[in-house]
Amino acid sequence: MFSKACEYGLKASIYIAMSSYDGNRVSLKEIAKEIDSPEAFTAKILQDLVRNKIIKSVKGAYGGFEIEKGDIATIKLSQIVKAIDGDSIYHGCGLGLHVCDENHPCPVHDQFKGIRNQLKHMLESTNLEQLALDIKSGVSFLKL
Amino acid sequence: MFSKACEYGLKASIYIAMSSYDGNRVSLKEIAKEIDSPEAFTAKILQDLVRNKIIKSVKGAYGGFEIEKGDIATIKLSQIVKAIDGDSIYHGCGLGLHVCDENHPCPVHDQFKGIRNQLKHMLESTNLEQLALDIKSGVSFLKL
DNA sequence: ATTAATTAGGACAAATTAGTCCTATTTGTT
DNA sequence: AACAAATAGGACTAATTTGTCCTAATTAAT
Ligand code: FES
Ligand code: FES
Repeated sequence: MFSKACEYGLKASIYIAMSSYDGNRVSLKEIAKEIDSPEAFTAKILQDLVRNKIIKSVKGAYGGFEIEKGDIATIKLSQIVKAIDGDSIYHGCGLGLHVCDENHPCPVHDQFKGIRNQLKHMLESTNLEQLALDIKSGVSFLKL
Repeated sequence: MFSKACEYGLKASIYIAMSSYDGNRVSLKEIAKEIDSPEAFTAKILQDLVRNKIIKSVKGAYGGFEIEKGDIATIKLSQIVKAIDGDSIYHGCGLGLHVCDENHPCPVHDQFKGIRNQLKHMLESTNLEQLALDIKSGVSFLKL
């Protein structure tokens, strides 16, 4: 469904959101440990998210990653997925036709469109705050 | 969503179903041309589907691929996807946790589960005959 | 029997994705 | 100023997926 990079990006973002919610900036090392991801690879992905202005980074000693408190509830999963995997998941054809076109549909177009739209809706209606709070309250988990 | 191999496998199966519906066995060359896929790669995928007894192959001159008429309506997309991509799409975690477990859910588990189930239902309730007939009637297309 | 058409299958090559390593840069602390 | 802790980024390697090529085996037609 999502690339590994995207999975790590989502988990990292949720973890950063959770920490930022409590006012704690977190380091790459801590993030990688808490989401159980390869550190150097995670670094690349976080760089990407920083470039896309989804998260913020602070260099140097006591630096790390954070999300402004006010932004936590406004960042939707769709932004993260789009930044990392692009948006082919939104408009790509399920059978890999060059374009998904209502007027020239592939055999599974009608069935697939519904799923794609549900996924899109899910990603656009879920924000980091909701997920971060679930982690904090022990309802959901980022590893194991 | 699906691997390229799976996309080709689905399209090839639909094309074979359509031909077999009319009693025509088809060659690899014809299939690859009609679904716009790399021939040698498509051959591997068809071998796989033959091994999984989803389609039948006949060697030698005038050989090719076919599906028994009576089977066309019984073959579900889920069988093809399972044969090629495995069934991780059915029970895998959206964020890549080792297992998707109700008792130890990832942050997007609840939202993701719904989409996964809808996809599963779609693949299990769609058979080759339906799709082949749409192609035959010009409602849907396998390439371009 | 020979030939031509065809699938089967192994070995390989190319492209993409995943992941590592090293160095540069930034910045707070001493 | 020196140091230590951190992100940024380039170059590289590894693994996986995608795709090619060649040869063997099979089979119908001649
Ligand atoms: S054309 Fe294939 S999903 Fe729309
Ligand atoms: S645990 Fe992630 S989808 Fe179920």
